[in-house]
Amino acid sequence: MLIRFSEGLSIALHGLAYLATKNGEKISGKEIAKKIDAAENTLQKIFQRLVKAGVVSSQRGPSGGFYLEDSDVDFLTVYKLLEGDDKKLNCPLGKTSCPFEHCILGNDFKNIEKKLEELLKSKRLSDLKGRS
Amino acid sequence: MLIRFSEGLSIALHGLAYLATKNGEKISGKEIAKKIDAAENTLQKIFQRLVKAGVVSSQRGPSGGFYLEDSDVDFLTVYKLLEGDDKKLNCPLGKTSCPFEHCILGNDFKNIEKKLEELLKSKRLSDLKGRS
DNA sequence: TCTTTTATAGTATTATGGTACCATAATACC
DNA sequence: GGTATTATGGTACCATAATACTATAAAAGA
Ligand code: FES
Ligand code: FES
Repeated sequence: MLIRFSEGLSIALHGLAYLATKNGEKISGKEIAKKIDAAENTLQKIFQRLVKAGVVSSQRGPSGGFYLEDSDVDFLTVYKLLEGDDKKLNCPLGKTSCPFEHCILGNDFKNIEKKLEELLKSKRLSDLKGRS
Repeated sequence: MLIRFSEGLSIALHGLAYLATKNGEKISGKEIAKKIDAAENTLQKIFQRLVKAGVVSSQRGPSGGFYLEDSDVDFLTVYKLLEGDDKKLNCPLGKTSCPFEHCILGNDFKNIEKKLEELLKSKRLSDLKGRS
């Protein structure tokens, strides 16, 4: 694996995917965390952000939990939410300024980047309904 | 940019690329750092690792510095050196275990990953000689 | 009303990568 | 030999992400 996502994004996508298999049922953070083998505390924090962003819904109290209403968000949205956007950068190396006239990774890389973006945009939670 | 490399890898590739344009000339860490706009201390540490790994050569004292001898390493090698290998993982999400039977990112992702690997393997320092 | 279960919120701790600091060793030049 | 310049190495500091802890608010049910 060359491309590695952050722990937070991993938790978000795995957790959301699990919810997607549950068809709107309310699931506690505790159960989600156990199911996807994540740190419970961290998962709660991540899901709070998802709730605020409207990606997932929540209800407190007994038999409460997190659930997907009509939300059918794509993976790219989740990615940007947790990893930030950084539209400014046009190379995985370096920050805003590059010492070279032409990027040493070249256009081949830009194409891969674009492919990945399209892939993440095409994947949606609704694709995962019949999963196990 | 969805794919972002670590600061260390960025420094390594940018620095090596700069050296590659210098055709074997010895360049001090100080100059390299200034040229690629990196923290000097960090660059020294990174280049120490590269020297130990045989990717770059070095000489101490006045008019010493780092230089490329016959080394014509590919980018994938540098990547693995600094970021580690992690052959075990087969998904950018999660660690060794995934709660799902089939990866939620699917084969499309694996293909992108493979493309990136091939790209990094194909890029070599010698490609950069006539650069600016 | 009381108790339990859940999310929410704020803060504290830990781990890690990046950076800085300092002493030492090698080499060149005078 | 002395001095300046460079890499080397160890360690210490800092910022950030990940994780833990503690308290609170909401909802359900008895
Ligand atoms: S922008 Fe510097 S290498 Fe791509
Ligand atoms: S292995 Fe878990 S989502 Fe790919």
